[in-house]
Amino acid sequence: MKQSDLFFKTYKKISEEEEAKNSQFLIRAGFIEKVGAGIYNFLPLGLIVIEKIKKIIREELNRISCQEVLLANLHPQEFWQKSGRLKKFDVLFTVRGQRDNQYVLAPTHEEIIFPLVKKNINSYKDLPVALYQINTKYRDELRAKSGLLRNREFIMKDLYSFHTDEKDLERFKKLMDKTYLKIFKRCGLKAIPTLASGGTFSEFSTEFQVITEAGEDIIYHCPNCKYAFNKEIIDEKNNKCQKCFNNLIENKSIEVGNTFNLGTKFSEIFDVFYLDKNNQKKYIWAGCYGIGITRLLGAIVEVNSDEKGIIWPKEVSPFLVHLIKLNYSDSKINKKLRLIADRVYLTLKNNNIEVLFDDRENVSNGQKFIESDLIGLPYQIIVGEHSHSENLEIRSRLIKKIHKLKLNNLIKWFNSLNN
RNA sequence: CGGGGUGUGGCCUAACGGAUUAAGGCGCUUGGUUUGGGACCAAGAGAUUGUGGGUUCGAAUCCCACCACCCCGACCA
Repeated sequence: MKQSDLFFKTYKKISEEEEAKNSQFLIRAGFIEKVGAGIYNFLPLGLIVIEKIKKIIREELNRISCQEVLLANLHPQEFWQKSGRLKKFDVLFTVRGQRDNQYVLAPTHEEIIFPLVKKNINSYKDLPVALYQINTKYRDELRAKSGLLRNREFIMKDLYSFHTDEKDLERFKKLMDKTYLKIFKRCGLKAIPTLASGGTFSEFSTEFQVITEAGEDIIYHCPNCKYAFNKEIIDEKNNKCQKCFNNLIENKSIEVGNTFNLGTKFSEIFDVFYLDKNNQKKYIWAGCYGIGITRLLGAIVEVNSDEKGIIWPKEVSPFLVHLIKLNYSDSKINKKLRLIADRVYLTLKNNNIEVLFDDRENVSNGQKFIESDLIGLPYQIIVGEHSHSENLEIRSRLIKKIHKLKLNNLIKWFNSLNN
């Protein structure tokens, strides 16, 4: 992608009201734009990151035989009346249609997927099954805050699994927990599985918490045996690990995902059952598993940045390389450098290395450097007076190093990074 | 939802009852000089000061209502 074609603008200054680091950097670097409290537009750069996160999630979920669907977001109100959550769920957005029909804007999808599963599953032979979607959620938070961490409209991956019995559900939940750790790791995050309250559905759930000062949650975790739990589930102050009796560490953290055992609660409400081998009617056991994708994006930026800007983890970076051609008044030098930069650009592109090419003329070199650091791609290749095709300068804030390379060796060098 | 605060060109700010035609910086347009860390000079374009009402000879400025946004708390399947 040539930067001269990219729809984006960086900002030196944005409102002091925008306090959260994640939205500050993402707005300043031209990834997102704020529409209202807890409502954001995703610009080309931001959307690329979102799509990369989705890709990772899809790869890992499809690998364990989960199937993707896309569920309705406009829910006829009777579905919510039936589940009893119309009154209980206090962040519901509701809309009225032209003929006075009432809808709920989806804050979650149990009310939709359980009726769907009822129609399609009749026998123990149909189970287990795991369906997921990546979709927008609406929650009328009284206080949206912290940039992308707590929004009124946000993108979420929600997965629902259906089983013949609790044992199979537990088996699957463990598999999901493992898969979640893989997903977060690929996103550049260290997530801690944390025992938490199960809300109204079950006694406990597993939350995946990323430690950062920007977080709203408080967790206690053991540095020795990795046992961790959310502050919400402890009654009395207890500083010792219940497993190995080490001192627990207290940290603020962001919940980027969770896994729940729903039991048969919704199956009973929506009468979702199957026939077992003995022709007996049994309620289906279900689990639900969420990852807040836009929140995850916020968490990635909170954790991966320095004073200059974002430092993207490789797999979710909008591009791997920022190719920067510097400008000079001497048109001869300028022309020569442009030729070199074009060659580097094509070489990278032809070898499937994702590159953003800052080809802009009439932009000062200082501005190019500062904007590049703000955007924060893992590698910068600088084509300037001191660097030419036999002496390319490669920088990385990710590994804090400067390399000098010949164009001929460039692809080999990048390929060696993956090993 | 309780408490506190803020709304001024696209963005960030100043002016806080009368100094002029609402000022400056960023960004934008045109021309010129620059270019290894958000360059400089010159000339431009761009605002019914969140909305509605009120007080006053006079309101961006004071008062009321509404709306929006921010912070603290509560809430958070």
